[in-house]
Amino acid sequence: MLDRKALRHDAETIFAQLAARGYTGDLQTFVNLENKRKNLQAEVEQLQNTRNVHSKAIGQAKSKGELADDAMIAMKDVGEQLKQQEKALDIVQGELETLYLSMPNIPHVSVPEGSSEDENKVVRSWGKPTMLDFVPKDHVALGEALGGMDFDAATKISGARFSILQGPLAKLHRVLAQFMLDTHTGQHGYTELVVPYLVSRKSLFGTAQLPKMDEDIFHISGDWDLSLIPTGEVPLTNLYRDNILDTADLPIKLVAHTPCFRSEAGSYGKDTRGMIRQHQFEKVELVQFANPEVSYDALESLTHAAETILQLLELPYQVVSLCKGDMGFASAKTYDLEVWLPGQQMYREISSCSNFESFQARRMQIRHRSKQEKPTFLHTLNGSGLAIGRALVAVLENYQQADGSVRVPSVLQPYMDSDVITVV
RNA sequence: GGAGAGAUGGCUGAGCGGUCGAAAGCGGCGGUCUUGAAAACCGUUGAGGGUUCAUAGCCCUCCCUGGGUUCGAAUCCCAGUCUCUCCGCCA
Repeated sequence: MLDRKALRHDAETIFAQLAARGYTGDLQTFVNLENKRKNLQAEVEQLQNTRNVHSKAIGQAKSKGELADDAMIAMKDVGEQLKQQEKALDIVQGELETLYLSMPNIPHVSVPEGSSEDENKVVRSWGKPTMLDFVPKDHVALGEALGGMDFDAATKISGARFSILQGPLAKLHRVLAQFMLDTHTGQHGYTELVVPYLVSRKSLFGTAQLPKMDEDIFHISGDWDLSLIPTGEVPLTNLYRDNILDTADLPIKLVAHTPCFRSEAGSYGKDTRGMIRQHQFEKVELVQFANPEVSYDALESLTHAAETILQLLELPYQVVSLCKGDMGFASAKTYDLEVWLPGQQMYREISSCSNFESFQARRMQIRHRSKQEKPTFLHTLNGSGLAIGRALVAVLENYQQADGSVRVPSVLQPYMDSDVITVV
């Protein structure tokens, strides 16, 4: 949610900034609604003031034992008027609220112009695309040949877009998560949490998954107002909802390994093969609560933390700054990390790191304060560090050998107790 | 599933329908004392909104949420949400 005061003061500029990222809302509609609100609110507050003043006078008269019948009769009328005007104000406030909730975040000045992913900018790359002296297989072919990846059985159990891992591949999956958690807690100063995977609608509103992404979320049925988390960001960021944190305690850095559930409603026919896009996947999520003054430094450090994992795994990748038109609704700036996949001969997203500035904090009422200063909204950030299923895909495809076996990245060897994965 | 208790400021916790935005304590901040610190003492300290150049005034709202009663509600009534305790069931 944007800052209402700022919007009112300079609606024209902000609407232009939003238009640059594809927002189509109408400035005049907003201005008209705000004027209506302003007038109604002034009337209501005037009536409330009248009521307060007279009620107080009645109270004082009564305590002296005087009669105040005339005043009481006159106030009855004020009460009726007030009720009507309050109702009218409520309606306008509701319309405004809906409008505010539908407005995306303002892109940071450093975000590239552009309307689609074609205009995203590569800001740096690490490593060279893996060159193999044989025709590389993709992870599906590798997995099935190795005998530890089964899509048909998963379809039998649950349907499309699920998978089953077995044996060494299941272990590799587990080990990747553990390696990531160990690195972020041990080297990057993140605190590890285990969090709920079912969350309330209020939490989904807080991080702005709702109302926009409703159809992408699995809401559980029955007498429960709960949904499966589409990302660990939701429980982690909502942890401090309605809190006022001490500025001295910032930044607060959290990490959690969670499953994620997405209906992928808008992506029929996209990435239907393999583990790239599933209804259920796991992710190690990084979240930071940052002082607004340094939140862009925090974005760099969070992105670097995620990159570290790829570097330690020796996986080639590039960092992409998403253009205005391709960023998520709540983000002010986003870097995607894209890992090289020899099986697809292209870079694919494996992490997305964003600074939401105060957009989420305002929805969740997360503030910070130092000493006697007024509480102000802090900045929230998050990023995947990394998506585990996709990391597994990247390891398989980049470490494959001509005979179909897969070498184990050296940092994972202590976890795996072996240096190669071969046919079972 | 059965029975009961509760929800008040950063926290703990009082609060006869009318100077209650709310006692007290803790914490925070400022000060006195001290070589320094602690202790003690004194003072100060809720949030949001409207109007405004203003973090100046003035005004409004907020005691879980939503309704209701009333001239007037933290206080009374109704509905809901959440939390806690005990019993049962259970990973």
